[in-house]
Amino acid sequence: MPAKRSPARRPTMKDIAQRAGVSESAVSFALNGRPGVSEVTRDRVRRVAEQLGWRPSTAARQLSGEGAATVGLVVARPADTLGVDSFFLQLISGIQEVLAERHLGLLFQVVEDMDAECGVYRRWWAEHRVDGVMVVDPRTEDPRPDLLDELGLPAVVIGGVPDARHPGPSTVWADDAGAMAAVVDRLYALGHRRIAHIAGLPGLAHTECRIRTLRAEAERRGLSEVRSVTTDYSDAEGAAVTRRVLAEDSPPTALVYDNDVMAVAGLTAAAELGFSVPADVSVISWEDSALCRMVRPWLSALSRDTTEFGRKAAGELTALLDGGPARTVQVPVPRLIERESTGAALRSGPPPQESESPG
Amino acid sequence: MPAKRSPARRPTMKDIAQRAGVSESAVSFALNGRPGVSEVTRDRVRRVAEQLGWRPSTAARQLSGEGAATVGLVVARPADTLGVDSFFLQLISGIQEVLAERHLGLLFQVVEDMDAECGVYRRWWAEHRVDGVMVVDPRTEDPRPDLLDELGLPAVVIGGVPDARHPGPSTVWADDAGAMAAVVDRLYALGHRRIAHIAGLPGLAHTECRIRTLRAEAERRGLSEVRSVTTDYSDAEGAAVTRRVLAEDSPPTALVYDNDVMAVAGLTAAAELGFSVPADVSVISWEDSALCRMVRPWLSALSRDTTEFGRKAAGELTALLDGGPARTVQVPVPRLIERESTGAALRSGPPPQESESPG
DNA sequence: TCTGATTGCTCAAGCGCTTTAGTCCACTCG
DNA sequence: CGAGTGGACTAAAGCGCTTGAGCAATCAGA
Repeated sequence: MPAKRSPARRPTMKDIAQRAGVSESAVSFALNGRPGVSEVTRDRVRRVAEQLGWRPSTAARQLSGEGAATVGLVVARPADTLGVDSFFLQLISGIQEVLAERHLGLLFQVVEDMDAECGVYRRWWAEHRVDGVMVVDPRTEDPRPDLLDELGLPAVVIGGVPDARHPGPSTVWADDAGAMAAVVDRLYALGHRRIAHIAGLPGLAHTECRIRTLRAEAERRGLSEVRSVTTDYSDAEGAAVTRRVLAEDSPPTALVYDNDVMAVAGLTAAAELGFSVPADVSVISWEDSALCRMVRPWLSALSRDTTEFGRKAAGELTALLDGGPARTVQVPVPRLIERESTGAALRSGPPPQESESPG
Repeated sequence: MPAKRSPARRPTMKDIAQRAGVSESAVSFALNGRPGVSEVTRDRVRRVAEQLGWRPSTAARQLSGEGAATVGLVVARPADTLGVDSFFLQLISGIQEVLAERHLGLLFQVVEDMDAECGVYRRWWAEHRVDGVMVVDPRTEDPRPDLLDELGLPAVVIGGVPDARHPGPSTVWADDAGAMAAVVDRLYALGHRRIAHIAGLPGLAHTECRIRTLRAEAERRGLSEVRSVTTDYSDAEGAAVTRRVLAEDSPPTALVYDNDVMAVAGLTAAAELGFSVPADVSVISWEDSALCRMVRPWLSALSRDTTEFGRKAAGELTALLDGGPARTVQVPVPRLIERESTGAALRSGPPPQESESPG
């Protein structure tokens, strides 16, 4: 077989040194903006480098003490739960904006569970693959901050609740408690007294936080018929739970869903049971996405700038990599966008009996 | 400030060599399954390595000629278009399954356009960051295969149409032409004579392929009122185009959408215009996802195993990295799952005039 | 008994970069 | 006029790994 391929050898510093007529070290100094070379040499070296299309080999750099110029992100959710969620890709594209500026790569991995996730961190650390990681889906009892601290891997936790016990990693968080309080406030003002919260995965910090806040707010107002039900975030469970709570004797008049997918599924389920939205039951989605404007009635939703969330998180991580201190920064509280799916609690009685579900 | 951190030095081969009482090379041979060490030594070395929790430094490996143990994936779509699409995360999780087995990392980047994408490839190549890449959203006039060939970067194109002119990269493709033919077949059998295809981004290979096939199939049957309209895949354009074509004098009786998001948006738009689905107009989504079962009527959809798609693609890439030849493999033709949104073309006349839109 | 393989291992170079410790050559100053 | 000084640059070591060359011991065969 004829050698068709001409694999275009990559230029190294040695090539530059030769062409510029200086030593490799001089090239290194020149290119890294260090003193020790005259301005004219520096310029010449720079020009040669550019002309050759030289870029430092990350491997070589890394081997001589620099970082890997890469940060990691691992998502521990089963594949099917992942797909429908608009959150991650938004988050990632925000992260990328910041990383790209600094030519940092993003090593991405999806795994099945948190054990596997911890394994990935260990491997990445041992293999020198990443300089730091972004941790998503923080949990109430979370082994990851300790692990990362032990490994000395800089990390920023995305979406957690600030935790004084773990001063290690930086945290970028949204005020879920504040948002939940605002939601309850608004629903209460609309006359709702029976509220069901179709929550996400139990054990996740923000799930628990929302549940706690809901309970507290309910108690504060003396509401007894308010509760949370955890799910796996899937449309299937969202619909199932919706059917269950609406079938009760005195069904809730307001449903708060922890993501857009469940809200839409719940909306459909409610319609099939003959509940009209928002007349019989109000629906709120804790995640605003195109989805919320693709169904009728349009879903009222808690809106936050997920891309900005990603940017902030990546910003914190790069700050950490630059040797900055771990910090806790907050993104704006999600705002409740009221569309068509929320309204005053009209009936407080039993559910309507007539059915108008389609063929 | 007290030195609280104990950054847990990573063990190197030297450490292993010392403890095992052999030379570094012996360790290398032992750990890489090469001949040159006795079985007892090999075992001893292995045990020490494991005990120390040693993992090879990818940087060092790479520097001495091995690959980077990483493959790249860059997605060139604006962030907002990305978020709603269920396709990518599904694809990625399939890819990951295969890569994880072989301890290959996935370097992921999202960029704005294809120029930027090409820039990323060049940089990755120059920085030795990746051993190969997966290319998505192939286009009819696509500079990427040539670029990657020039760089000598192994690549597999995902979702393209096999192209004899570019024997370079491997290709993993679904038979869009066959699927489109099947869809037209079915719609024709149901009595549909006026079909609108709300396509995706113009210039994408599969978009053009679907458009071409639709036209050919229409001509074959002497149908004149069949066309395709390209969009940006967004729910907004999906809805807008739907409203436009349904407002025409003799509106289509069947709508085929190139993704799930537009199909749902179109479904809602049609309902608002007073069209009932499937009585007045049938709707098909070219992408099956939870979305299709979250709306009523349930959307008929072309279903394919996207995760498997990813697995296949990653499989081809690893084969390529192992020195195998570039190949063209096909995934099963997407199957049309008929749910509630398709039915016989009942009326062929003008659109209904009564309106029943809510709100 | 000596040659020639074979086995099991060590040595040392090299991958591309950074970095420390020089070297060399004006200059300046006492 | 010699010592000291600082600027511009080079030499060389080292990061952790792979690998070809080398070397000692063992063993088969003549």
